[in-house]
Amino acid sequence: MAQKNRLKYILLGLLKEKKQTGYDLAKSFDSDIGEFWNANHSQIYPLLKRMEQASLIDHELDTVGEKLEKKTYFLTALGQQSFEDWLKSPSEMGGAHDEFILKLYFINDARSHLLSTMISEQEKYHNAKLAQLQAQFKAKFPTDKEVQANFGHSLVLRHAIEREKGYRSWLEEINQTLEN
Amino acid sequence: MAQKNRLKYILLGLLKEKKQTGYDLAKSFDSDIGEFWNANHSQIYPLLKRMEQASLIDHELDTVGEKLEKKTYFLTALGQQSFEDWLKSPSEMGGAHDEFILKLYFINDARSHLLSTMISEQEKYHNAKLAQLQAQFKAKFPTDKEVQANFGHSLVLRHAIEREKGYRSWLEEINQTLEN
DNA sequence: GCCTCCATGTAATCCGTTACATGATTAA
DNA sequence: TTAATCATGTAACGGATTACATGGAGGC
Repeated sequence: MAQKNRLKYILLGLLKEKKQTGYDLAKSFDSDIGEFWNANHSQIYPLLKRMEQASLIDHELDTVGEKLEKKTYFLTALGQQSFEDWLKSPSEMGGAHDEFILKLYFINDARSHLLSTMISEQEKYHNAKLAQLQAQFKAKFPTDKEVQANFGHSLVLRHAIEREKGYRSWLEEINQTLEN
Repeated sequence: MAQKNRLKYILLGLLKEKKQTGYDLAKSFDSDIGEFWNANHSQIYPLLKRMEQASLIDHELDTVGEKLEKKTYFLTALGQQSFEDWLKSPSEMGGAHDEFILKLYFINDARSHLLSTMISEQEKYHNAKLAQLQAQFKAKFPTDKEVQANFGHSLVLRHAIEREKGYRSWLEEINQTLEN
């Protein structure tokens, strides 16, 4: 039914790194993770409540100054498990948001045994995608005549091809880093 | 008012190129434009109805075989105008879906006077973005020690940097094509 | 005293996906 | 005849944005 609820896993991942408030979580989308995902506090607060009801997280109440209360959330064992399971599951490809990159963000140990599987999964996908796009370009724009007739369309296809090339070389770079 | 309703403009753009049915429109997301946007028929049919009510499009009824009726949609003058206005408006940056690329897809004349403005708008944005990301990388990962401590995070940032570099060189490539 | 930031929430609305539902046409 | 494709819709639900709403803390 509908979407994947990746935000849930992002929040779990962020809370796994350190316990924090909904306000803190909302802020991380302004920097860091904001490069790949977005979420507002109006989406985060209700979700935290639902996650707590599902026993994925729990909170403690801290008081700032005289009256101001804040809820500092942290993972439960179930939340921890749920997050690990998500990391291990195959990533959805090509969606608007890149799930692989999202997972990568949370793998902070270069020696994680998850990496090689995830990366070869991605290489396979992006190599196939690149080949498919290049074939498509050749089929649709065999000569400059076709390019001139559908200029924008050709640029957009070329952009997709460059995107895949960039993705591939980035993956290769990671492999090289890992081999050392 | 939630999102931007870019799908409306995509449909207008596709219908401007040639009049077609909702079924045809839905199919274009499987190839071509599917690289950058997605939409199902269950989203398209109701939207076409709303667009017709708003006098952006109109349809004629064609009959296939004995009984099967299909609605072939086409732009009205208002729809044409609405589409042109969207093309001319500044593109939203950085969202999950790239609005500039979307617009480009519909600019099939390499001599369009819209191109230079749009491209320099993009260059400005992506240059600034790249500089910002590089500064961020230097601040967060000054030495290999920090990279090792937050490996995934560093890769994700590097990916964003590579993405911007790729974007920039693609834009430069377009400029060179245009100068000839 | 005032402004910015911290902190938490709800409501309305729209966007997008999946599933349900139906029936005609065409080619193997 | 039967499977794939053409063709059009609705319903349910979840995800995401914008706006509304409130109030404390801390610095100048």
